[in-house]
Amino acid sequence: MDLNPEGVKANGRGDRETGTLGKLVALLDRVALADGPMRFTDILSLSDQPRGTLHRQLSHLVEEGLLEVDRDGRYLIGLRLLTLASRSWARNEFRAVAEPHLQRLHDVTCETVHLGVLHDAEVIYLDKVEGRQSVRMYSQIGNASPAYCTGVGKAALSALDDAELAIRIAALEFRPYTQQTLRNAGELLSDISEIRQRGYAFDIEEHESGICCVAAPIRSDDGHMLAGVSVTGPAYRVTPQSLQAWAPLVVAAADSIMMDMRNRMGPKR
Amino acid sequence: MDLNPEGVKANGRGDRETGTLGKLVALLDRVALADGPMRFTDILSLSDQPRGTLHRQLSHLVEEGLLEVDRDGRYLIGLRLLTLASRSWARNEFRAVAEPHLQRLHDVTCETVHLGVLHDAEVIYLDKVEGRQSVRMYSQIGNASPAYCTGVGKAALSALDDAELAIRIAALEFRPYTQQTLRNAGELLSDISEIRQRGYAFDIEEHESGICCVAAPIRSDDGHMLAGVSVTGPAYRVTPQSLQAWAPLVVAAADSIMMDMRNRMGPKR
DNA sequence: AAATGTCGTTCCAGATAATGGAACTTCACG
DNA sequence: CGTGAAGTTCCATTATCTGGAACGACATTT
Repeated sequence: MDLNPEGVKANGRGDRETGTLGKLVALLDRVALADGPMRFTDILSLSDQPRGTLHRQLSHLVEEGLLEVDRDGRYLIGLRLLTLASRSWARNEFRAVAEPHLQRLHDVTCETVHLGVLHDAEVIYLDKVEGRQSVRMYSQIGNASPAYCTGVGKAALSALDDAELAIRIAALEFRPYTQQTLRNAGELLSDISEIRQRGYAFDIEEHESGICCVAAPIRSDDGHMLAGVSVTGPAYRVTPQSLQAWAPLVVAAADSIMMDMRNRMGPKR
Repeated sequence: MDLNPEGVKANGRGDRETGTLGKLVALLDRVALADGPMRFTDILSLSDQPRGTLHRQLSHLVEEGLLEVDRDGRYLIGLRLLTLASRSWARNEFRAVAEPHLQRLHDVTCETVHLGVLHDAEVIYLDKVEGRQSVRMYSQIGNASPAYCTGVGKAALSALDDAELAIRIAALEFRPYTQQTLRNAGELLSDISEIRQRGYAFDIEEHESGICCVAAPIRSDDGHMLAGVSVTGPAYRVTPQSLQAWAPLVVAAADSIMMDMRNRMGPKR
């Protein structure tokens, strides 16, 4: 516990699980990540805590509404989180500023438009505009994906300076989601160098087979927040040519969002 | 700390703020509830904790990504919550089962359809289907409103037995959102008795001026979860007659959702 | 029906982390 | 430069969390 070289783990976030809160949030994460309600024993086998401790921790989370217990005594994520999150989303200034631009981009391209922000080495999708598909409508919002295999993520990474970039890449663990997924830091760096030259990024089935996109970076004026916009579509409908054609539009949208943010926040600092 | 008659507070939830987690969640709530980023001093004046303590608590929340600090050092709700909540939402079985029914109800009525679940004395909106309005699209999802002044809430309350109903109503604090808002337990009980007879509830501008709806209750087969569906529209377009006409459709949708849930979960218990 | 095993819950002395008063930085302003 | 307000760090004290073990509730087997 003196000099811990553990650093940052592979997901790009430092899951120190330190402190009471850290442990509880990690637990919350674990239950959230499961794809269904979990029985006490399931959670017990995943976490390396004694039964008594785990039980009390779960009870506390349930008491606060962060977890819920179904009629079979299984644990699942509680709705209280949805309430908290909806407020975080509704009051997010950046999202609000970007919204009309995303809408416009969608009107022109008729494909799905995403807005995502970079968090360590992950992209969190903040907003999405898509057509009348009715199903899975909200699915993407709030979703966190590795930055290295998404258009928005790579675009955002490209806006970092080399030092910062190196730090974040060092924390990565490259997992091959598809045939096209970048496989190591070298491939990522070379792609990022291209992205910097062009000003926009492509994702050709790197994260999900059959899905490709073109994305542009958004820098906040103080350089502290990085984000990206993308236009995404199915490979059978979206050709490299159309992606290429959309690129300037995406870049323009990203720039407009930057300008609007600057004007909104400008007077300060 | 022996016999505490504090019971349940006016919001219908028991905000005991007990234990480390309880205090932190209360803090989180406080920041979430504010309508903008909060400075350290603002939070300090609201919470009755010493500066040192508060500062450490905030730091922990920031470390876990539950809060964020903007460039001016002000605190706001973090995006990590969005990530956690999105999973809870995407994997919510009830929501998934209800979705097609909501869609169908929208197709017929061409007005906004809501799905909400009852939590203590609040309704949390789980899903929403609406037309091409593009703006404020997701705003309602996750939102928590008092049960006594929303259609979905009153419908859900009406499905409780008298004993349970009395308990929840006792915890209420009636706040007049509009001219039409029910003003006390008596008015609510009499409305609920009507709702029980008809099988559906109305909300005629009781929560928000110019907004009215018709709603029907959904009971889970084990009677443990209560929810409701509603069709909502602006008063200038939606007449009492149209609400009346939609009522059987809303009730039918609610019943279908109940049936689907029963079939899905049936084999057990 | 008794025996066995699994699963979940409760308890309490000991380890650990939270507490809060005070001292210490910044920083803005006159 | 002095003054005050806002924010941060420190550390002995104290409240809280920890985890082994014992207990209760079922289900399954013999």
